[in-house]
This record gives sequence, C-alpha cells and structure tokens, in this order.
Amino acid sequence: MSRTATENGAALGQVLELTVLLGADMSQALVREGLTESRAHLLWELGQRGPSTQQSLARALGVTPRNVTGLVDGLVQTGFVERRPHPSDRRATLVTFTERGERIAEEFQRGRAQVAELLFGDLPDELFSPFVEALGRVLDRLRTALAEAAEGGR
Amino acid sequence: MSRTATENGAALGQVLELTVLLGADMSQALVREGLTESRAHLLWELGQRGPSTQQSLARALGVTPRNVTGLVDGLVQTGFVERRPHPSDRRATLVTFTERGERIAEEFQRGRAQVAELLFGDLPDELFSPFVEALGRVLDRLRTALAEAAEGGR
DNA sequence: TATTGTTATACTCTATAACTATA
DNA sequence: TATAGTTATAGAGTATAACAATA
Repeated sequence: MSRTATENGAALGQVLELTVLLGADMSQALVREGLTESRAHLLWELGQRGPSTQQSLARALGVTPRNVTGLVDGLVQTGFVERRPHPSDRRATLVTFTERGERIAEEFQRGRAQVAELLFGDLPDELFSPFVEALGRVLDRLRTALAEAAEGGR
Repeated sequence: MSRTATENGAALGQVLELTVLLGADMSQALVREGLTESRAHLLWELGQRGPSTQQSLARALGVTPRNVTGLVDGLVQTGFVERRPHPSDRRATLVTFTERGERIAEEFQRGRAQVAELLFGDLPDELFSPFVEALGRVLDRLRTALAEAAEGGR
C-alpha cells in the first residue's frame, strides 16, 4: 500500500471536521436571521428556480408535499415568502419571495462567496490546483459507490 | 487576485457536495441498522469515552440533559445501551453498551475506515499530500474565523 | 446549596393516510 | 381518474422550566 490506513483515516477525519465546522457556521448565520436549515434550504431552492409550486419544491428538496406545507407556513408567518394563486392551475399555489425573502436569498449568495474567499482566498495555486483535482476524484469515487449501493439496494 | 472568485466558489461547491454525499452515505447505513443520526452520535461518543453519565454525554453532544434522556430512552428500547447505577453517586446513571451496541460501535469504526479507503485509497501521493496540506490550512482559517465570530457574538 | 435525571410543555421536521378542490 | 394542497395523526429531536432524590 502506498499509504497507511492511518493516513487515509486522518484525512477523512479532517474532511469530517470541515463538514462539522461548515455546518456550525451556516447554522449560526441562520439563527441570526430567524431561519432553520430546512427553511433556508427551501429559500435556496426557490432562489434557484424562481416562483414554484409546492409540489416542485417537494421534489427539489426530497421531502413530502405535506412537509413543504409546514415549511411554507413557517416562512409565510416569518415574512420570507408568500403564497400566490397559480395563473393557470387553480389547484396549485406559487410560492414567491417577499422583499425580505429576496434580500435574504441574495445575502445567502454573498455569504457563500465570502466563505469561499475565507477558505481559499489565501491558498497558493500550487496547493489549490491539486486540492481541486483530488477533491474531484474523491467525489467521483463517492458518487459511483453511492450509485452502486442504490442499485444493489433496489 | 491570483484566482477568480468563481474558481473559489466552485471549490466550495465541491466541498459542499462532498458533505451532502457523505451525509447521505452515513444516513443510509444508519437506517439499515435502525438508528438515527442523533442516536448514532451518542453511541459514537460512548465508544470514545466508555460508560458515561448522561450529564457528560450532554456536554459531549452539545445538547441538554433532557435531550439525552430521550436519546438514551430510544437506545435502551432498541437494545443498544443499558442504564446502570453509578457506583459512587446514586443520583447518576452510567450509560453502557449492550453487546449489540458494542458490535455496532465497532462496525462504525470499520465503516469509517472503509470510507477512508474508498475515498483516498486510489489517490496518488502527489495528489494526496497537497490535498491534506491544503485541507489543513482551510481548516485553520475556518476554525479561526468561527472562534472570532464566537468572541464577537458574546 | 448544587447536581443528576425526570416530568411537563412546546416547537420544528419528518412521514403516511385520508380528504377537498380542481384538472 | 389523477394531481395539488391540506387536515389528521404520529414519531423523533430539540429547548426551557419545575421538581425529586442525592451530594
């Protein structure tokens, strides 16, 4: 083996710590804005897609339509989104940003860019390039393994 | 600037995808074992510390003692842990693994090692070394920023 | 007095199943 | 008959506050 299992394990430990810290940072910011992770995730998807039916949000988030009802209820109460009638389908509602919601969604994007600069801004290219290359390969391995597990589990 | 914000943003995107996929993989495995993330986290800490009071678990997990009561209730019902009297303090209970719990905790460790091999086993040293170096620096930046944010927020 | 764990209460996220209005 | 969203019900995780037993 070119490397010990201990070295690979330590690298995974670093990756896991990174996920924990990024999660903590995000969570901090959300609490400040009066949001939960689930609600923020919905706002993020809404920002990516524009006004959306609850069904499409449910599919995007990978949760049940009933769950989306609850999340939208919360976001309506706290003033981030509105329910509007769908122009051509009277069964459906279009979830749309309020001004406040729009502002927050833009802040998300800015915040994400700031985090990217914080993490990588000072990293010299000699490290950044192989980092991205290695990360790409690691992701490929993981995607493949998960897809195979999903195949086998069916 | 040596790199564009777009490149840094893309790198962050990769990192975030990695966190999502690792979370999905872990979650898959936990559901198979009849565990939730919170309960698995408690088992993990218990494995690191050995038999523990609920207070110490609460501190380790960063949740309230009341919350630990619920998690331990669930783990007792599903046969992963037992409550035993504390030998010297009759107020406290010692949460200890059952045989089944012990077995699962060992499987966690093996599973984690397998994931490490899956992710990094095929990565050539020329990529692995700078990857770890870069990751270390990124973690330092993030730890520092979070510590400062915690300072300021007090 | 302080600490350990629990009861009481409440909020959020999540799911399934049944129901209403509309397509 | 099928789809969009909601009501009903339930379980899990989380929190605060009040309380019992013990230190």
